Amino acid sequence: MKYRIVIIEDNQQIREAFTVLLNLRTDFEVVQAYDNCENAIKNIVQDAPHIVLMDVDLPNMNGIDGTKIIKKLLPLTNIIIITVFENSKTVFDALCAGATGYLTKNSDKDRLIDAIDEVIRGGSPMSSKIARLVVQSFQKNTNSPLTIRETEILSQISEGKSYTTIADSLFISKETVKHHFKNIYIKLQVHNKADAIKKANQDRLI
Amino acid sequence: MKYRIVIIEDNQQIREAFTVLLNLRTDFEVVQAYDNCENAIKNIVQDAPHIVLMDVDLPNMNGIDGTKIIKKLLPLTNIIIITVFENSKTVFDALCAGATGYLTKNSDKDRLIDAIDEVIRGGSPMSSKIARLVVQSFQKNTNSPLTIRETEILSQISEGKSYTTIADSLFISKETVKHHFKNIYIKLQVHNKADAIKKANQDRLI
DNA sequence: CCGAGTATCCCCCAATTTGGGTGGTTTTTT
DNA sequence: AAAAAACCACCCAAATTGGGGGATACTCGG
Repeated sequence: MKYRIVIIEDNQQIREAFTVLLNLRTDFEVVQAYDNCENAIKNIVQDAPHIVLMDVDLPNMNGIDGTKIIKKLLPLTNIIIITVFENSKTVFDALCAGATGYLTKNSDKDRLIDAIDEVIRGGSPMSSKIARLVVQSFQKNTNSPLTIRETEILSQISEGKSYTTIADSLFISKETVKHHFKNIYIKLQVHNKADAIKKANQDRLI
Repeated sequence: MKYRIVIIEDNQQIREAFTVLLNLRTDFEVVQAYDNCENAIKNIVQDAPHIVLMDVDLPNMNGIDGTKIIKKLLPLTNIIIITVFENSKTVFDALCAGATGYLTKNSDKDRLIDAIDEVIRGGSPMSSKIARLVVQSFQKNTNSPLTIRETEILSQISEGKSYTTIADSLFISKETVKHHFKNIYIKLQVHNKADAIKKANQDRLI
């Protein structure tokens, strides 16, 4: 059985190098290589790839938007982003768009092959820095100015709950919740829910 | 220069096997190996490790809570979780607690060495399945019942904003925002903000 | 043992928000 | 041309929010 691979990359040399490299593997088959998303999207359902290698910086439609559309057309296809961009916005946009892996272009040829094998094994290949970025996005500030209770309450307000609902869930009075909010607002130097949640997210308090 | 490593693992055989294995590397030094978190925490500041290998299933305090405390004491120390648990709750709890990497115990010996090297290079080593779990946590439902506008508005309410604030940010009337909410509530079959946000998170709509 | 910090609860009040109903128009997409 | 999406308006009652007071009790470290 051959894994069907589609490449979307506007640099002709890279495109051809990838094609040659991947076709060396008897279990890989590069079914198409496109230099833009628009053409790829027209034919991708016909191509029926298991895996797509996607550049981000493409003429007209970029690889992030392309990823969204392809995932909509072929939800089971795994898309690996291959790009020079290492900034967190691009990374998280790509993952939110549905990318399974994210490699930076400086990686050597073996890394590309490894990444595809990794995807086939059910993994999500990422460059070192990308993996760290992703993991760090889960981590909270170790030096929060808020108490445990205040953090708990702030966390619940961020779920859209009202004072009353929070009070019920914590088995305390609504007045107590209000009181905690007064303190939260003072500590975070804000005057309403929205700003408190914004600041809490910025400072990774919740 | 030697990287100082602390091991926290209650199984004596594994603990000793790790110690021997890591000490084979001239640039690694296992400074201590503990069988529980409590003792580790007492001495960890003295040990001043660059890297901690942490089990999850420990007597008394578990490895997740141990990770939180150690990260509080030594924010720069990188903690690699090594466990049999692959369920998503444990994984995300560990990452939120401040773990830098997450390996499953079936991995072979080379994988452990690789993981430490990966951490030193600034990466976040993860087993295949774990990486996929983590990446999937960013991905949205490709088949949302909501329109773009409705999704945008729901997303803003989840940031704690009021109808008025949302209206201003989108340059539309407050009445229009209300109208969209009516449709959102019908589509999601809920009757208030909190339930809408809950359902949106469950179904990965935002 | 004292004081700071935390957590709990209560009252007052005014402005805002919310969710439900009704009814539309205009623009975009198919 | 029909359907879907986005837009706007008015009514209303209940709930929520944020600000101000003030009170009691527990815990932890110096």
